[in-house]
Amino acid sequence: MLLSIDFGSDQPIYMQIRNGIVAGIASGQLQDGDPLPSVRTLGTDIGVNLHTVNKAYKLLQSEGFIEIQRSRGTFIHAGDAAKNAAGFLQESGSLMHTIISEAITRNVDRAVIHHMIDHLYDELEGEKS
Amino acid sequence: MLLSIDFGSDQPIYMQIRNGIVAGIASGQLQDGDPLPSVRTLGTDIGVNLHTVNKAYKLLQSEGFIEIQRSRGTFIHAGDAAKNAAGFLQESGSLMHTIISEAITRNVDRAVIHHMIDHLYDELEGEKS
DNA sequence: TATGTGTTATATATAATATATAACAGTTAG
DNA sequence: CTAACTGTTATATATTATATATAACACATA
Repeated sequence: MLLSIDFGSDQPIYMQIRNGIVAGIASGQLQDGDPLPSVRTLGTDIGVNLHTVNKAYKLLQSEGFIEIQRSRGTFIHAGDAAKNAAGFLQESGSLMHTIISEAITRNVDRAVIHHMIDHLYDELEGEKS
Repeated sequence: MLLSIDFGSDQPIYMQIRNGIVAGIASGQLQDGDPLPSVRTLGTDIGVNLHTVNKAYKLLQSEGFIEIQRSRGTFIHAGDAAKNAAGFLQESGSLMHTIISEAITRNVDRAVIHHMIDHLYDELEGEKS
């Protein structure tokens, strides 16, 4: 299963859905043109209301990852995602600042973080055919 | 000023306070034994309720960054922070997974992320005397 | 025509966040 | 000893975010 929801997580369900689909695109499991389950189908599958799925889809659409076609369905359309790289770098830079601050206070060497980054890139990109 | 609050941020105020103090510790601006403002003083300074400051202090205490002495005050005590490095790496690894997923979909090369990491380490550690 | 899309509307419930006010108990400086 | 300052506790209120529930709508398609 592509998506697994942790109902006890501090992270909202619609965000877990969003992140799972982005990870699917990054790893190549989801490619341009691929259809996503309908909001009702996915909602039933993972035990969540259709509006929660819809919220995730709307977010993904606004971020340039998918295309929603009313009455037809929802499809991966990540070709334009790269155009928003600037905005992503700004947001992730702010997140990273918080993470690195804490890393320093916990005596975590930068090499550990670099290794983590490489491992994640390899793990995700490695799944591409 | 060490702390500046963005009231329009999606990030909770008590988290902004927490992150600001962790960044202060990382950069060396706050060192072991240094007193923090009282919950009332800091609250008044940044235009926030004392309970919001107290929530941030309680969180920082639970994370091993500060020591709260009832009736006496609150002080930096980050010596034990390194003991929680394992928990930090697990949490940050999950966050990083989300970030790197999006980076790949936006065609952001890993070198850009590595550079960002180094820049943050240099910026924060560079302020230490 | 029937089914399946996303969409909109309305209502409800819960939890997180933040403020407000007051009082308490212990410390400390005068 | 007193006054001022700590963090703490209690209570109440307000707002927002999250999530669900139910129903209906408009459009596409087999």
